[in-house]
Amino acid sequence: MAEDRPRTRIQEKNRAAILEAALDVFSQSGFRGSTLDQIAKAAGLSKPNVLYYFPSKEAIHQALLAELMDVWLEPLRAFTDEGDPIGAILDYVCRKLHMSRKMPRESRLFANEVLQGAPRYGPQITGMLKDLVDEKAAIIRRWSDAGKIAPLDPYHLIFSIWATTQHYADFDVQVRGILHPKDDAHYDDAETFLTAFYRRALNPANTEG
Amino acid sequence: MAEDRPRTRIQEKNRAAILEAALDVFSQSGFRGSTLDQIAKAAGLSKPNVLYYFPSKEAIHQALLAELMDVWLEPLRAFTDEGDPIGAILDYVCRKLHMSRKMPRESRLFANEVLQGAPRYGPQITGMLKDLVDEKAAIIRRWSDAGKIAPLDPYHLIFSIWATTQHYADFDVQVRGILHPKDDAHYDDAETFLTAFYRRALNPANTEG
DNA sequence: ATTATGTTGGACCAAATGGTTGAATCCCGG
DNA sequence: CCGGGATTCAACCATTTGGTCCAACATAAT
Repeated sequence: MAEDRPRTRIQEKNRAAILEAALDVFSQSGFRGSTLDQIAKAAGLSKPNVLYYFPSKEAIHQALLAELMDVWLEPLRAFTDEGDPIGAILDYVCRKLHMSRKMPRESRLFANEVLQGAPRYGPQITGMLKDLVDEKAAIIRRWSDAGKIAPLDPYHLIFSIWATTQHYADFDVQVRGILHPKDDAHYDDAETFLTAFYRRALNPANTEG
Repeated sequence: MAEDRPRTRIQEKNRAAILEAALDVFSQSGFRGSTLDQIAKAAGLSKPNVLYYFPSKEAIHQALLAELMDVWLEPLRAFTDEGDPIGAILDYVCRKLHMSRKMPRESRLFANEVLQGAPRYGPQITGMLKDLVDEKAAIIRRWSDAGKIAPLDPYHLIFSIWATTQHYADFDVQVRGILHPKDDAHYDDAETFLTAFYRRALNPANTEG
């Protein structure tokens, strides 16, 4: 059940190298589209050596997902009802966008997994994620009930934040194909857009026209 | 180069059955995760028979993508500068959402393709898609320049529409895991949310607070 | 009926792939 | 420097998979 932590320096280094390589490969080709040879090569190890550190391809994927789950959900966990409601939501938007910018592979890893029906981590994701989302949605609902933000469905608001921010990582080639940005420049524009966009939509003084 | 249209009734029927089956399989498992056996079985044919109608797995995928491209881009093509600007944008949002609802497999097919770097259709998508988006973005820019809608980057606005609407198809399991909707019920809520959301964000009389 | 053409799938093949074996090599504590 | 555990990988294995062959079968025109 519980993962034994690596003992030696070598184990630590190689486990890390394998997970790093696997993140590259899995995020680019999905689980079934990735091969142990690709991962081994990317990690600079032989295939049997990779399987010396992990019992199977499946296990590598599992370990990756488990290891990244916490960091992936951190922005949502950090979302609290302290301070300015709109500021808190904008902050969450910016954090999520920042994660897409700095961790696009992780975004695509999860996107691949969910796209294909979350066959490997579905229950866990759905279970703990649902609880977390329920909790944060309740906060948002209180804000809109109190008139501090516009009256919008909190669940769909959260979905919209996930969608708009992760889009820049998951559909990277499409975004780049259309904008032809220099490196990451378009992320700054995205932040400007999303900030203005959510500010307008959430401002309780605004109307639907 | 040009695809010969099927000649006989049998060809038409079997080609259609294969493409339908392939849509099921590819959209669920991605290109590399799908096998000819799965497609053949889903189509009710033998594997050699499938390859009698299409020269390769690659060709099936190609044909699917090509066949669906038009219908997939139809809502964006239908987006014109006639009538009420905000109405036109909301209309586009609703059409896209409707497509996610009624054609989730198609959405996931394209999502899979783009997620993995659009290795098979990248150039075409990017080329014609970019032109189309440039054209529609220009329309939106004119509107915001004229003060008819809020001043927001038109490209990122379009991305946000793609992201928020396709999210319901592409991340279906996650959405369902969190909302536990009866069938498609949550799509109605999504439409309510997105309509109000975009109305508020686009209303030029509104401020960012 | 006969012939030519279109359709079908069982058997097969070569390559790719997840995983195993075992012997060689490295590394560290004593 | 020695011994035993940790590490490494060439060779190998079984299965899967994209694709081919070919003989049988259906169909339609003459």
